Amino acid sequence: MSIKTVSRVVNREANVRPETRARVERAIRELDFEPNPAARGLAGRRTFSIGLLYEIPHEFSYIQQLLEGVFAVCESHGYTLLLRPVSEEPAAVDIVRFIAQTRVDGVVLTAPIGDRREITDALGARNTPFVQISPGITDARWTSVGPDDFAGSRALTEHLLGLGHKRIAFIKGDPRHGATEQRLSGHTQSLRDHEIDVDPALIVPGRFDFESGKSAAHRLFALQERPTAIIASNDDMAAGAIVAAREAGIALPDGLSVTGFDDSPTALHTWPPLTTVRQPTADIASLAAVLLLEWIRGERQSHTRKTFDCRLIVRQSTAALTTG
Amino acid sequence: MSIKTVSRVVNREANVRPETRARVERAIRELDFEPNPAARGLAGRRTFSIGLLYEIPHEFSYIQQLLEGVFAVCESHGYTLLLRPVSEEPAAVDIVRFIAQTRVDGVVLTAPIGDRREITDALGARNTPFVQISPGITDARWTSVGPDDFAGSRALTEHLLGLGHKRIAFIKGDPRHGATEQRLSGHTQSLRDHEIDVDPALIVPGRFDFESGKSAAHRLFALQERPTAIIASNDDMAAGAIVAAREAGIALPDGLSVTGFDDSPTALHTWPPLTTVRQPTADIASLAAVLLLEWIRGERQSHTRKTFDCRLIVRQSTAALTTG
DNA sequence: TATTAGAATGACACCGCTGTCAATGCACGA
DNA sequence: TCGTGCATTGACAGCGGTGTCATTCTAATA
Repeated sequence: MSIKTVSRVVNREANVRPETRARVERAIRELDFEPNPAARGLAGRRTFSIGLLYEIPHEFSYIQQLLEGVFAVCESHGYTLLLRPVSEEPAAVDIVRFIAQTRVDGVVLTAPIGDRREITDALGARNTPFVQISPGITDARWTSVGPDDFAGSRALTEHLLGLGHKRIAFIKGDPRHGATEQRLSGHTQSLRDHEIDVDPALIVPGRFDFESGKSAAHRLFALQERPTAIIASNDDMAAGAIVAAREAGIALPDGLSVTGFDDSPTALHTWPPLTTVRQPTADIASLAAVLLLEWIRGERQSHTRKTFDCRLIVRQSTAALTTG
Repeated sequence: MSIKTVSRVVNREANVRPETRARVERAIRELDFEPNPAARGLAGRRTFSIGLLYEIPHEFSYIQQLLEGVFAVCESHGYTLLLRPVSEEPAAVDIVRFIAQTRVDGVVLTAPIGDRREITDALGARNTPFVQISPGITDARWTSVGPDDFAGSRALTEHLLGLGHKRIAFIKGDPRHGATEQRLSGHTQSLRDHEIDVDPALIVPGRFDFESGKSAAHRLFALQERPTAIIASNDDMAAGAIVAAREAGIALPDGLSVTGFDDSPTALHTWPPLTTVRQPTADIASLAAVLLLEWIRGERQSHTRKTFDCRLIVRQSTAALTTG
């Protein structure tokens, strides 16, 4: 029995007699044999590892879910996952260096890293397989996976309109994220569909974090004519808005409806719990990993953009407009 | 110039003439040379990588902070970090298999994994370097790093006692975590120091998650004689207790003081924001990584237990007992 | 100046696997 | 029975570094 045959069995190659394969597999089990990844990486030209890049700071629960999704796929395919927290706005060379150092076979770029043209171009030039998670613009040259932010956002606005709200404020997310633009346009589109003017004063910037949500809400409360509902582009900002409302002495949900986005754990930790939109983050991440592995193995030739539906989750932070 | 000399420079070995070293370093820079970790791992017998194991589910902001600390050290020492989420209560063989598969040079065991005797024994038997983060019992055979949970908990109790509270409830954490026991005994010790009887009815179980905090609080509210303050063993449970209080129509902080533990982001997201205890998680993780690397490199012969001080953070979730 | 210890460098085998290609085995048709 | 062609297996050369030990250089000592 040559070592090469063992190699064939381990790599599930064709042309091994079933009986031989079984014999090898038994031996592997009996001897607790684990192929040495370093040797495999050195001899072959792949490392059976992929990287997951994310910016720090970031809403952890979101990364956590991405991680779960990607990790599950890696595990079932025998790949190793290298997590890589990068500073905000990493330079393309930092990403490239990471890949050069670790020799990962490919990378998953989370938002907003995957939105950076220099980065995708640099990876494209190196011919490094990658997939983008939730990028803003879809580039046919690359593969990306994300939620349908536009539709999700529409669902929120429709929900509030259905409750009788007309003055609906919108707290935008980090402008570097593609989702930010998508979520905003879903909202404005719904307003227009209902022939409600889009009041620019009701659209305020945020950065996806609690603090920015809080201060944005305070800014909205200071308006001459206060909104009766606030859509925050994510749950953390919604939590901030709720705290701001409390500080301003505004009762929820009667005096003000607030919604989040993402259905993170935060959505259940606020009082009242948040009406929000759930995106299937782990599924998105799993698909991203699957597509990446397919690309790495050459099982896929064309790039695609996959979009997942979101689901409106109605909780107690939104209520019918009380006319009075 | 032989390749061996380059190897010496890369590995910072002694006995290389400064001038030669400089010449090699310049060439490395000019050629963007990155040593192939697979080759290094194959030839030498180390992989320059360590693993960080954590149970899932877990408060991710905590893991995130650990990650930051460990990652920073890895980066500056040229090590690669492999994150490994494991299912709850992983078997020792799972851990061993992870190490066998990845060939990491050592692992950081977060609580409660490092508390499991079979696991530490298995690693000890394999001679795999590891450090425990926040283990319950200190075993002189191993290295561990953690906060001073006992003192931190005392600080909380003293704070509440200082505010005039006498009936202080305590929501315990996950019994599998060593910290759980430490935090409880800090509390009871303080009570005893002030000659206050420890009422067993006021000590209720929890599991460190929001839901368990919420239901534990409800259980406390159902008591004949309600507590005037609740110490939750972590912030998530405190957030749960706050929501429970709201559901029960209890005003905070006048009707009830609540404290958390950890000073996680959650502590600022509740209303009112949480009085809590901050543990220097990233510092703990950094030290753990440093000790692990020292152990791996053979620069350290003896094991130690390092403890970090915690800091009481007083916010608005606690207030003086209103007699009336 | 000759000697010599120690510093600096290089030669070479080998880490454990994969890619390539040659060798062998086997079933089937002539 | 003998080819023939494909299925199966093995031999062998690296992959890119490190460990070991031999060799060369350098400078201090006798």
